[in-house]
Amino acid sequence: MGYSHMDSIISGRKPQTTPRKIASQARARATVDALVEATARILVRDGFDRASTNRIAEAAGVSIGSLYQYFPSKEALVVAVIERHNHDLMTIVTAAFAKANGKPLAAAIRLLVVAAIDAHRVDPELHRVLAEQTPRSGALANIELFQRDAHSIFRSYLEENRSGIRVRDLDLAAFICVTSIEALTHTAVIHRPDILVDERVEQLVEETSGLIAGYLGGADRGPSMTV
Amino acid sequence: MGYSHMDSIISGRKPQTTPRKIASQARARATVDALVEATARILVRDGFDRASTNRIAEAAGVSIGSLYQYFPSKEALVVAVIERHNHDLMTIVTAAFAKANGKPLAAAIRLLVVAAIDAHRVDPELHRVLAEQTPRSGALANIELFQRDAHSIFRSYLEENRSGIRVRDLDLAAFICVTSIEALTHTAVIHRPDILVDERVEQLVEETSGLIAGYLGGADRGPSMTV
Amino acid sequence: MGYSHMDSIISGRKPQTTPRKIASQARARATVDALVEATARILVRDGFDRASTNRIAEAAGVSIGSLYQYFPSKEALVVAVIERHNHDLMTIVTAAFAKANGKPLAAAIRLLVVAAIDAHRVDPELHRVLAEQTPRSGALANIELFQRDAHSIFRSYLEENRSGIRVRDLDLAAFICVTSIEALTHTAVIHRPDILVDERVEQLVEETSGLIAGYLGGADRGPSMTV
Amino acid sequence: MGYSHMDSIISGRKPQTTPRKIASQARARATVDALVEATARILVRDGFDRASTNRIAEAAGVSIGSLYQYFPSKEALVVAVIERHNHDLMTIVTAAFAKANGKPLAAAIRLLVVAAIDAHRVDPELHRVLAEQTPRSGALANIELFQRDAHSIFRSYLEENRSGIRVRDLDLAAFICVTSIEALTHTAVIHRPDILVDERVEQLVEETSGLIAGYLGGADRGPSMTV
DNA sequence: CATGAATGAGTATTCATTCAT
DNA sequence: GATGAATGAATACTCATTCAT
Repeated sequence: MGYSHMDSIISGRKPQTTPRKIASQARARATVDALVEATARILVRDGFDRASTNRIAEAAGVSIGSLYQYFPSKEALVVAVIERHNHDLMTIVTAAFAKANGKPLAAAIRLLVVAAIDAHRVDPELHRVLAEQTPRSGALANIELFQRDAHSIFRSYLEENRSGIRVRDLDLAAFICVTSIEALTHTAVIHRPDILVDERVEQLVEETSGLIAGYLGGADRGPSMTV
Repeated sequence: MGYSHMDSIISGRKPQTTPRKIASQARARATVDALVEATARILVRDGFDRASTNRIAEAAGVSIGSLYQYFPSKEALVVAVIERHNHDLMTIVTAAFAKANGKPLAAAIRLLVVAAIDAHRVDPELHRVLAEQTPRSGALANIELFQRDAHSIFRSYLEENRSGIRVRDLDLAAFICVTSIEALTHTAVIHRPDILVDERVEQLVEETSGLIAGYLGGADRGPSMTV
Repeated sequence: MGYSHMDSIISGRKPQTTPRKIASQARARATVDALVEATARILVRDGFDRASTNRIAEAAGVSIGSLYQYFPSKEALVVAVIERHNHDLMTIVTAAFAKANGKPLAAAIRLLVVAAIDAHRVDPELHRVLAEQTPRSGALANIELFQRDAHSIFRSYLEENRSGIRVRDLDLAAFICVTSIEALTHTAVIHRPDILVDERVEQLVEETSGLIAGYLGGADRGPSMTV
Repeated sequence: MGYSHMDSIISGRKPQTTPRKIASQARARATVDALVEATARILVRDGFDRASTNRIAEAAGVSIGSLYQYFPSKEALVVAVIERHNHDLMTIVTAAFAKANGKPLAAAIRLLVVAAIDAHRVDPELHRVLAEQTPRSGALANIELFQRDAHSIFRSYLEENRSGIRVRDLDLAAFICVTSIEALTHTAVIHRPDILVDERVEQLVEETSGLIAGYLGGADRGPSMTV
């Protein structure tokens, strides 16, 4: 845990116990952290296109040579940022699921919606850049990884709470719910700051929760989709 | 008609993305069309980052000089593609709204959801590139314009059909509906081709329509969001 | 006279007397004038580097094709501007020489110095661009032509007024006088606007005239300077 | 000494013409020197307009990337050449002033005139390109800096030798003298090679010195400019 | 291990000039 | 003659990446 997403990056180094190695490991980790942090900061400040590796190295107080010692490419740097950001989001979301478990459907959904909004508020500027300016291809598709993770967690939740749920195709249901919640909270945070003003946030939460809860447990939508 | 998407191009709106010359002669108009089409093709084939103006000119069978005779920047070219694409989508969506008018809520929603899927299927590869790889900033933010347009049309629809609708804040309702429908159809088309296989498409339409119809006209969600 | 420098440009057309030809000749002349004037204007407004032939044609209200009908190259346009400007300067300078003839040396010199300042004030912005931004090479060296012309006129003057003059090598003397007067008035107009304020102009004229008159007719420059 | 002309380069003075990096390592310094030297050489060989950054880099035996590592623009390169050239000229001129101090006026002036000619002969081809082909604007105006420097040094000289001088307005006098000497030597070197042939050089020195000495100390030009 | 000097393919864009209509 | 669409060589400049020290 902690920086588990980093393991794969520094991988190649075998765990040694000699003090000196530990010391240098700590130093390496600090360098890596500084680079990831600098990348995030530059990404927000300058945008993806103007975020050059040289600029990132400079902002991290590290030489360009060292940057390439730890990250094989610019893409790897951005992937690390994405992974860290996803990790942060997942922390919030999984906590919400834990808290939701056992609660009645409506209350549970509500918790998840609030968590979704909270998650999007963690570092909205970074989130926006990652979502809007970072070309998604190859390894960079990872932003979608969050969605996949969220999807499978949500599906598990549905399975465990099958009783209160009317929908049969749990996979499709998870898709519908996760996609909607994500889109609504994302769009609100990124494009509709007016909706997030104190009083209105509550309204957004109510409506979104209503949308999902109505869909999942909708009292009388009849046998099969009697819309 | 015909090149009506060009209207917005010809009308001088934004400083750096406004075409330089109005293509009055037939030859010039052909050149402009070839450039926009080539841009779309290259965007799909090579991705946004590798779509250089030289490559686009070459693909259009036009000299780089001619490209800059009509488009002051690479961005202007992409804006033209976006506008053309948005125009194509809006054609489908507005037609659906026209057809939906007067119909009962459930049927109307269904029409709109089907239209949303159809719209996303117009040129999915281009849509994906525009959505995922094209940095949204400055004039390029126009991709969101489609959402705004869709939002206001939907809001009008809600006003005219207030009777069957339970929700009070029409603006928020429009936001919820448009955002959800867009996200669900978009994500399905872009990331879940498995969902779009013949039999399952029908299911997606049902579920999505149910989500929205349940939200808007939901029989008994109680006085105020008694979820 | 008038636009005699233009003859060489329109050359190739034989003088015809048929009204229609006269009419079209007049039109051609108007076009040529418009182009030369537009070039001067653009040169001042945008500087030499940003003065493109297309911009010049546009400013002249003439198509780029027509521009090349009358001027074989961008350089030819600038040469025409230089020639016109030189012509304007020479008009002032020759008038001054005419007026100076017969006057005593001191008074004559004074007239010439005043004329030099007046000449530099004809179109100082254009003069500056021509002097500072226009690369002098090939046909563009013509700016120096003015100096040559001035030199030979001045030499003639010295010959006709040999009596009051102490200097023997008239050629060298002409060089010294013309170069000094030109440099002093030019530099003052271009770089020292503070010197040209009303009261100080008079002082500049006095000092410059004194410099030249002292040199040419200097009573007793003593042994060491006895050239 | 050695690279003292670099001082002004290293000190960050103007926004766009200031070098990017301080060349600390020996290799880097060699690169910077090679670039400045190559720029001068290319300027002379090809002229300002045809001196492209790629050509300069090639001539310096350095990659275009390295060029931009040290100089943020083509202009910066030319500014460096100008500064180096000015430095070279000032070395000669200040030495002459040092030698002139204490000497009687006529002899002192003579030394300065000779120094002016020498200075113009340092690298006449470069001097010509800098003076004639290099557009003077923005940071490139620095060529005039030399004149300013020369002006203030000369003014100081006049102050210290007030006794032998008839002129009252020292500022104006310095302007007259510096401008004349500069113009005469410059024009002779650049446009009148015939004047600089052995025997005639002496004559040019005499006449120029006479012009200036007569002006400054002219025996009897009466109380105030009785010309 | 760290440094930072060096690289060079690649990019967007301009502009003098030509020539079919 | 006039037009203006088309050309394409040329330019300044960036940036991910390598490698000698």
